Amino acid sequence: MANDKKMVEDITSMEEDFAKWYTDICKKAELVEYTSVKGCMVIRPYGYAIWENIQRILDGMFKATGHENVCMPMFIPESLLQKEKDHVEGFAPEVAWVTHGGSEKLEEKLCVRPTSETLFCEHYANIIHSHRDLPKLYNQWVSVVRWEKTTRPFLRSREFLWQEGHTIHATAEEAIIETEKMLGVYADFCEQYLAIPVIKGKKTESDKFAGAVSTYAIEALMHDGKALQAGTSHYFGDGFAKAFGIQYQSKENKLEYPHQTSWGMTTRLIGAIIMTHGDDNGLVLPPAVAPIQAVIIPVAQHKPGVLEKAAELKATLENAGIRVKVDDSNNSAGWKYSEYEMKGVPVRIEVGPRDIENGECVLVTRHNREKCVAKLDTLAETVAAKLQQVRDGIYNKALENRENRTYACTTLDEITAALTEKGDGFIKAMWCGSEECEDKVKEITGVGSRCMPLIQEEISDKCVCCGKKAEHLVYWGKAY
RNA sequence: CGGGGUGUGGCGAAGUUUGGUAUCGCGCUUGGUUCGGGACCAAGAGGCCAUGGGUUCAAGUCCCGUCACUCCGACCA
Repeated sequence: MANDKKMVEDITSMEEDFAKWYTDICKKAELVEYTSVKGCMVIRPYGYAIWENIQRILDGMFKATGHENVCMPMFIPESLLQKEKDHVEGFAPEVAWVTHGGSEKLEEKLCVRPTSETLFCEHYANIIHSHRDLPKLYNQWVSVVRWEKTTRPFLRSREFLWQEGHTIHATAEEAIIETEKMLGVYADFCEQYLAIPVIKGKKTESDKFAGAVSTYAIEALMHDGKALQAGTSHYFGDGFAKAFGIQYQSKENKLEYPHQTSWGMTTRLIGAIIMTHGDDNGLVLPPAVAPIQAVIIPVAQHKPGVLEKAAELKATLENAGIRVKVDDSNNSAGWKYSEYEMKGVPVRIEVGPRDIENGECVLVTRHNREKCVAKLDTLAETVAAKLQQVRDGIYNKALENRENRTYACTTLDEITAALTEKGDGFIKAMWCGSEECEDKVKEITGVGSRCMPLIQEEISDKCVCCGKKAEHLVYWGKAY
């Protein structure tokens, strides 16, 4: 059997139309369904289970770094949103407003949170008085609303699920350390659990979060060569504290402004998983977040002993902590193979009368379609090892794609040539630091600045655009 | 928000040019036979053709509006 044969005919191939391929997967793998409100989608059980796994792991990482969960309200009064000037300017164009309660017009209209900095600030102003009240390391898992003009499942919806961490510290140093620490947590999460390689970097001035002193991000490269911001971490300095009147008394008995951070990751990660690991047969899920890690397909299940053996194997694997499902539906074995490939289940176990007789089964890993025969009495160990191999395999494949699509350039012509000849990807190029050059690069080559990587290299001493002295290495790319 | 495309049972389409009883494939239901890469037979269920107006004896089809989805730009997690 040819390994590259496409078996699920109703998914558009990536090569043919990447955008269509993406939406096909979202629908066919039963991740989402549209609703009658533009940009608002139903996250179906299989998609939501992925999110629950992301939540569980990330939440554990937050707790391990000393954070507590809280829950702020969904509504922000207009006057509160307006307290920090840059912040309101950044978000005003995309907020949804509540103007009525029942049939009565509200005294002051309320915005549905696009992000909750203002609510946290109002709260901090109430509860922080002394240096002993600091730091506060808070996080919340909620949904937010941004009235986007064009929408796509997971990548850009009008309401989306996320976590937003909000911390407040006595000193700038502490807040900066927090900002960097959480960026590191995000990067580890993406690489270890989602098997998505990311670039850690700092955003340019023009690309900063509204109201931040500095914004950091992790950037991932999708299969089609477009960049996706997978998480952000912001350092606010004391700007919000000043705008909201948050002050504490220091040990020296002086009134001081505290320093803040915020950081977030969203259901967009599911989009990142799809576009990093998926292929023409459907989704490929990283084992850590796969709702089903191994699916058992009983072959000739009407024959005596087959279903019993499948149930027994399921119990064994579950005891070993593996998420497993037996599909004993009346569909043919071939149908089931395709179905779970489309749904991205990392490991498939085929077990039929012949195997049982031999004390074996057939194991197939989704990402490379490799088949092998495994002994039933050591199945749990074998599957656990396979799951690790899948994680490593898809990580390396994604890393290879990124490396093949990362082009170091020293002139604008080189950028254009690289993009035309080799296709979309990351451009590594030096930059003088002026917004003018940043805009010009985008205008002429079509790629925008993604981030200034924390690990800087000097591939030239001149700005790729104006030729003056270069200040930073920048990753550029087309973005989702 | 600018430019294009598409809306017909759950999904994918034909029918629209030239107005005249709503079609096909897949899926779904029931029963039976199958089962190692999307099985087969039989019998069924399901649609005021996105939506609001208009023209007409008659509108899925013609005219005007609206909405949604989608792609390409600008903006964004």
